[in-house]
Parts: sequence; structure tokens; C-alpha cells
Amino acid sequence: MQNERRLSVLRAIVEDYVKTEEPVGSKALVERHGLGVSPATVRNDMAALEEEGYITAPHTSAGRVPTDKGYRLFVDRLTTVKPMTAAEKRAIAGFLDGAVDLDDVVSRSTRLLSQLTRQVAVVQYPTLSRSTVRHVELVALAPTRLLLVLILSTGRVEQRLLEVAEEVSEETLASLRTKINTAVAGVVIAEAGDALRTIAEPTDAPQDTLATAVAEALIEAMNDHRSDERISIGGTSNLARFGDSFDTAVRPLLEALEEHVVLLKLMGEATAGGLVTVRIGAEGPYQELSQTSVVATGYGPGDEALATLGVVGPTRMDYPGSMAAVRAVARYLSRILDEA
Amino acid sequence: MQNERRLSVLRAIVEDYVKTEEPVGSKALVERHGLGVSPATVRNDMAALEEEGYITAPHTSAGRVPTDKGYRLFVDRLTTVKPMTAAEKRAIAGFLDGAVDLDDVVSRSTRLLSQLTRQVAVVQYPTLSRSTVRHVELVALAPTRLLLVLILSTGRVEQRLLEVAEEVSEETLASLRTKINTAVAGVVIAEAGDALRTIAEPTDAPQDTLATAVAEALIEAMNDHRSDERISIGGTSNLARFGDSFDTAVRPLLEALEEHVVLLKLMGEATAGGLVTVRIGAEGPYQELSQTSVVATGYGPGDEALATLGVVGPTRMDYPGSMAAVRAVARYLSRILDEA
DNA sequence: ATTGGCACTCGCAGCGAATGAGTGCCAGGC
DNA sequence: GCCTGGCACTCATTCGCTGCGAGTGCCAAT
Repeated sequence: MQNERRLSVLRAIVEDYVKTEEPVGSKALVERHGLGVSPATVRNDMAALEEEGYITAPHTSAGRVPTDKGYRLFVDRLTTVKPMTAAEKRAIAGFLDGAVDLDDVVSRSTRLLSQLTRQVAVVQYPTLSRSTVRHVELVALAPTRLLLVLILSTGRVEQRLLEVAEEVSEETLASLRTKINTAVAGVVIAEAGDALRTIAEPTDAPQDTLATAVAEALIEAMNDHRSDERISIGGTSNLARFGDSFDTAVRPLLEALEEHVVLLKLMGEATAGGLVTVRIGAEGPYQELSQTSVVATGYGPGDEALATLGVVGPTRMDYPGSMAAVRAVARYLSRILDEA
Repeated sequence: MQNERRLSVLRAIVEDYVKTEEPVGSKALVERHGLGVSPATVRNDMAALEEEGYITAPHTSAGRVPTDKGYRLFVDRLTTVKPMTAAEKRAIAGFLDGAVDLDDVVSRSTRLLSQLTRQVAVVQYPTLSRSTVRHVELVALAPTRLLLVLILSTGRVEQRLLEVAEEVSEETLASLRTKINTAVAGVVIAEAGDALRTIAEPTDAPQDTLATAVAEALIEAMNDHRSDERISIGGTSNLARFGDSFDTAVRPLLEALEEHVVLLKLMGEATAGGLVTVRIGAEGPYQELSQTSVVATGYGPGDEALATLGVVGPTRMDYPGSMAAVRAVARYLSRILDEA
């Protein structure tokens, strides 16, 4: 891929195809874009591009369509993420600022992202594993029934019911509460388990069966990887714009959206620092999703990627626009988590 | 609608059409069902049924299809909700029993319901308004920053951040905590507001600005109707089985599923005591959803309907099966809330 | 009231020709 | 050596036509 103009042609093809959803021919290309050459020249370039596998013709008498490889080149080299306009920035900030708690923040982000990109938006809740413990609350619902509430730095609140063998007095509960909190407040979840274990172990006194039980329940809640699979999905109705191929494209995607584990794997490792990951078509391990692309990035307070967020759509999607939106929302979301 | 056989014919048409998804003719009807009459006779009945508006012919040379009115009659008079099999009951109970908290219960119910009915399942979280307060927790995250945690009888946990003007000592916080809890523990949300106001008012002492602020934030959290719109949706991929008419049927439905307020209105008032509501096609106010039906019911501890749950699907759906599944899941869900 | 018979309707699948967008290639020009 | 206009060619799509057959409505007979 030496020739400079050929790259312009590829870029033009991608842009046109994304816009019109139809195979693009040489003539239309020259007209719509200001490349100052004749259709015949473009045809030569297109033949070369096809030879190299960047574009393909659905059938002899039709125009060309970018291949996954073509989109890949486009994304990697032919485009820069266009910054959001001031108005868009204001809209994002205004939309997210009204949130009252983490659930609200996440669901607003999802809606925002799906509206900005007109794609399906996916936002993962901040992972437990790397957040820190803010507070642990023990509430006696009944004499032998405790509610454990685990409040994390990201605003996440996890709860567990715990049935204990003997009645618990308000005093023992209070002392256990302070003991636990001094031990784990501010500690990263991953290390909080150890801290808890040291509380539970020291003595073998009878009331420490309570401490052990509570500690174990908390550790379990912290290590519950199911919780890491919590995600919010929005904009599904944008799938309607998938146009053709309901069965081959939309159905598998709908199924993937239900399988949160699959979806998270699809979005990949959270990347920090404004880096946006793009997975195009069959680049992933999922055969059925060969017609869908994922644009994702990580977010979290202070440039530490706690979770992933992104959009899922047809390979024929507006990559620059999506990447910009994803990056912008991740940035604002991170900022909000910073403040909270 | 006097004739007894005509009703059987209608029932047969509905059942066949639901199964085959194709207009059903007189001959096929006689063959597949054991009505001991000739096709000609059935044709006469069908003509009468069409006259009365229960069925209609898509075009002259095709079979008949039930109208909304036909489905309505079928649901109201021609079917009884068939009870779940023992195996199904076990499956439901086993599936729901593993849940660890309310979020988990709701999401499991959603998945269960969508799998049982092969439709889109919708489960509303228990409304705040009629639950009782179990516990209020105040946590000082920073000297002037409080986290209010509101734990309700249904297992729901609401949280609010509160910034206060002056530093709060641990003692004042503790006394306020007990004061609030003795006032509102066990009280229905709707009345808790009044109880809180009496706490906030009595004195005009400086530290009571804190009490007032906390009380106000709690009242706001309790009255936040946005929270009543929390719902869980699952089984969207079942929409793929909608077959034809993506644009006229699936797209509007996907849009409705995003609009939680619309969706809740669609499911209607929660009905208690095993009563299942069925809305067929254009019976509701939403023109675009003329091809979708809703089967819903209320659930909640002790036969008090705290929220709604149900399935949404094409008018051509298995009503008896859906009604049975919806009722069964609602019942088990209610039982679990009872225990918790 | 039910039934067999029969003429009729009309959507749909199958076929062939016309259409035209788009291509590849070649010979001439800058 | 690269670009360009010209031209023959390809082939998916569209349209009109026809034949088929499922299904109906009506009527006369039981």
C-alpha cells in the first residue's frame, strides 16, 4: 500500500458506503468526493485495492464494499477521532450531571451513548475487584438475621443476607462493625479479604463465630464474580437500522447482548487513557458476529480503567463518530467517579 | 355468539394459527382437530365468525386468521390457564432459590420467564411507595459528606449522597441515626415522610439543620418516582421469532422496551391474587403496538401487588402457556419476597 | 342443519426479456 | 509512466406474464 491516492479512494469508499449503505461505484465516488481524477483512474485503484483485499465486489456488476481488512486500515490509519463540538460536550456534561447515584449514572451514560452514536450502547458497572471499601454496615433485621451492606468507592452498594446461629446483641454488632471498618475502610477489595481474615481468626472465643461468619460472607460478596458481569444495555431499537439480514446479523447480536459474559469478552480488556479499542467483524472469536463491530474503551477514576463501556453495531458503522462519542462519554464518566 | 360449535371452530383456528403461523383453511381444520363435521359446515361457521369480526381472511384465496377480537374471546372464554407440571414447578423453584439479593431475584425471574414463554419478559422492581422501611443508615464518607442508605422491606436499597454545610461528629450522627430509625423502621414509605418531618421540625437548634437536610434527602429519595420505573428486561432475542414484519412490529416494540414509562403503562395496573391481565394488539393506546400483546400480573409479599411482571409478544402468541408461566413466576416471586 | 359438488378468485412461484449500473481493458494523450 | 475516454461485456435486479392450487362461496340435495 504505497500509493497515496489509493488510500484516499479507500477512505472515500468507506465514508460513502457508511453513508449510503450501498456498494459504491467509481463514477459516484469521483462526483461526491473532490478527487481530481477520472472514474477510469479510480477504477484502476479500486482494482488494486481489491487485489490487496481491502475492498470487494458483491457481484460483477455492482460497486465495491470495504472488507473487514479495509475497515481496519481505515480505522488505524485513515481517520483521526474528531473531537466533540462544544455543544455536544455541554450536552454530555449536562446530561450526566443530574445523576443521583451510581445506577443512575450508568443508565444515563448508556442512554447518552446510544443516542450519540445511534448504536447499541453497553456500559459495564465498575468492577469490584479494584475498587476500595468505603464502609461496611451491619444491620440486624431480626435477632438472628443480619444484613451486610458493602459500600464501595465507586458508589456501588452490595448487600447480603446472613442468617446466624445465635442471637446478636446490639453491642457486639456495634463493636464488630467498628472493628471491621477500621480494618477495611479505604482498602482495595482484592486485599480486604486478608484484612478480614485476620479479624476473624485471632481468638476462638464463642462470639467470634459471628465474626467469622460475617467475614466469610463479606469475602464471598467481594469475590462474587457474577457482580462483575453487571452491565447496562441501551439503544437496542437502533438495531432496526441494521437494514437487511435480520437472521444473520441482528439475531446473533441480540443473543450476544443477553449473554453478558460473552458481551464483556467481546468488549475486551478495558483500556485506559483515552485509548479506544475497535474490533471489526470476525476479528473476535465469535463466528456469528462476523457482521458486527465493537468500539470500546475503559473508564474509571484517575485514568485507572475499572470497567468497560462502548457501542456495538454493524461493521458498516461510523467509526470516527463512534470512537469520539465513546471516548467522550468515558472521559466524563471517569470525571464523575473522580468527584464522587 | 350462540352456537357451541362455532366456538370450537374459533378455538381450533386460534390454536392452529399460533402453532403454524399460517392462515388456516377449512379442510386442514377438520383434519387436524376431531370436529366431526365436513369442511363445508366449517366454512359456514367461518363465514359467520368472519361476519361477527372474530376472524378475517388476509385475501380471498387464503385461510382465516383470528382478529384481536377473536383472540380476546379465546382468552376470555375458550381457555383455562393450564397448570404447570411438577417438573416445571421444581425448575422454577430451584432457579429462583439460588438468588442472593433483590437484583439477583429480579434478573433470575426475568430470564426464567423469557425462557419459559420464549417471549420478551419484563419484571418491574418492587415499588417503593408501598414497601416499609427496614433501616436507614447514615455513613460519613468525609467530614461534610454523608451517604444515606435506605433499606426497604422488599430488599431494595436506595442511596443518596448528601453534602452538608458543617462538619458532623460521629456522635451527632449516631444519635440522629437512632432517632430516625426508631421513627421510621417498619413504617410504610408513604407515611414515613410525615414521621421524618416531625423529627426535623421540633427545635430550631443549629444541629437540627443537619436533621432537616437528612430528612429532606430521605423524603426525596422515597418519593423519587424515577425509582418506580426500574425494570428488568430479558429474552429480547425471542423477537427474532416474530418472523415477518420487522419494521411494523419489532422495531416499535424495541422502542417501547426502551421507554420504561411506556412499558409500565402498557403492563397496566398490577393485579393481585393470581389474576392475569391480557392486553391484545391495539387495545391499548399505542397505535404502533397493534401487533403485540401483553400478558401481565402483579406480585408482592402476601398477595399485595407491589409491582408488575409479564411478557410481551406478538398477538399471535400462546396465551394459555404465557398466562400459566406469568402466574407461576409471580407466585414464586411473591413467596420469596415473603420469606426475605 | 349438514353435506358434496362446482365454479371462481387471487396470491404466488416460475420464467424470460429488458434494463442499466458498473466493470475491465485498450489505445491514445499529457 | 500515469492518466483518460471509449467501448464491449457482465450480471443482479425488475417487470410482466402465465399456470397452479389452496381456499372460498354458493347451491342443490339429503
